[in-house]
Amino acid sequence: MNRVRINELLQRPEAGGEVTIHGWVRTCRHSKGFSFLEINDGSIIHNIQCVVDADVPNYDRDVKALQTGASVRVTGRLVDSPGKGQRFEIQAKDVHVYGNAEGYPLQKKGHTMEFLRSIAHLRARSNTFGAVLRVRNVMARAIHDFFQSRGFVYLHTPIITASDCEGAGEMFRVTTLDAGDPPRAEGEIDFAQDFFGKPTSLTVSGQLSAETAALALSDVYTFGPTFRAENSNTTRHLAEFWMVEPECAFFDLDDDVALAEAFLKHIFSTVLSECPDDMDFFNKRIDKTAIETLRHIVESPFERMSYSDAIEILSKSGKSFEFPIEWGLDLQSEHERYLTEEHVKRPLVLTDYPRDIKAFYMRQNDDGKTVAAMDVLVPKIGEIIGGSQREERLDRLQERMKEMGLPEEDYWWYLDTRKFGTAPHAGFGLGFERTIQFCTGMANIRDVIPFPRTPGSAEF
RNA sequence: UCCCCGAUAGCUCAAUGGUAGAGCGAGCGGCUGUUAACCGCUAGGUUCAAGGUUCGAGUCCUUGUCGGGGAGCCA
Repeated sequence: MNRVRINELLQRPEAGGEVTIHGWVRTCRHSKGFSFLEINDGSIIHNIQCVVDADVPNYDRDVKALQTGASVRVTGRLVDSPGKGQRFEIQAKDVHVYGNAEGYPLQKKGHTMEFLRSIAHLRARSNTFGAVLRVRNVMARAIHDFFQSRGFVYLHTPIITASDCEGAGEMFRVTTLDAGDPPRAEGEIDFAQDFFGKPTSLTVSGQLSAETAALALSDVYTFGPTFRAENSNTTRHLAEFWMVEPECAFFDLDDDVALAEAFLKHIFSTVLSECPDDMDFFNKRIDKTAIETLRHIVESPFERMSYSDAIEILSKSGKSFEFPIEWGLDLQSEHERYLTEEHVKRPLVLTDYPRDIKAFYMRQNDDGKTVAAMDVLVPKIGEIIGGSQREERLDRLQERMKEMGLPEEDYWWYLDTRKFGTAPHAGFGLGFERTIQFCTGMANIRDVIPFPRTPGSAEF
């Protein structure tokens, strides 16, 4: 089809020439003798205004009947607009209606995010969600660009896992057994008869697989869907979300922190430079500090602090917190928020947490109390990155697993990587949707993914 | 899972325990440059569900469902 995108039209240096656009009517205003149609094709947040005079052949039958949401093809001359509010407009000479939209639920007036969520199949046609999807796309590309330009290998880790050992998080069971009448052996469900011959679940992390690849290819990253069956009902949790997990061999915690900082800054500066119109929209309508915040972060170094120092700052803060502050206890949301929003007012990297509140695979520090862990905290969202240097010493890893009651036989392949040419290595995980939230200022994580999956909700 | 708040027209909301309304949207008409256009008219309701109190319930009570905010859970 003869088709030009609206973003290309709007970026032309000057008017002139005949053009054909395709898109959806965002709003139309009819006067006696002519109509204004504003058409959007999703290529850019802005609409193009089309002026349709009544001498267009199907004017009375089609054009006057157009409703918001209708799909059209418009051909006409691209001219300078005499009106205010737009540079160019199309003086239409042919309008074809693909489909009208009687009863279309979206209006040109603003809608609540809750309502848009209830029509998630149509909300990409709203300004806000269109902008979210375009920014999401640019961020995904920025992530690949960042790693690819540094020689990282994009690794596809399995979605289905038989490792019951990926973590303490609740997992979604994957099975082909008859849920109503599963085969049993001695009273227990007989997973030997299941598709994989053993219990399987959706992955909660690709990290353990990524470690095996990093210990071969040196630098790898994963970027894929991740699943958590936690009954979490918050603005920051999804049951199905996307996670980025780089893993690097011959890397220590300092390298890991530096990588995380460079990585976030690359994503943010890419969004600023490649999504100016969408970011303007977010800045005007969603979060008046969105652009300023991103600029500030790109330009200033991240604050870095040990867990122990954070505890000291919190206990001397004079703030009254609901949860106690004591060395050895995990930080609560209120503590993280105070540190990043009030104390340093920018992203904060916390390192060297007590080993008893962290995972078995994190490298034990020489003090015998802490591990080489790091969390990147950002204002409003909280934890956006969690990572660590991994324990590469076989004996220390086995010792820690024993203390935590993890059976070695379940991890035989993971332990093999420490037996055969082990190497210091580190990595982290980035919550993709939380990062989109941070860039756009969108308050609810359900509004930065096309079709959110949350407890009790898997619509669309 | 816990605490708090909410559910009324397609959407956003109003209505002292006493006749359910407005704006937008929709339909019809008007208007020769509009910009969330403007002007006039019309249609549009099981007030989330079930039960209860009351002469009378959108309003008060109970339970449930759904949604929102906060917290927890969460590699």
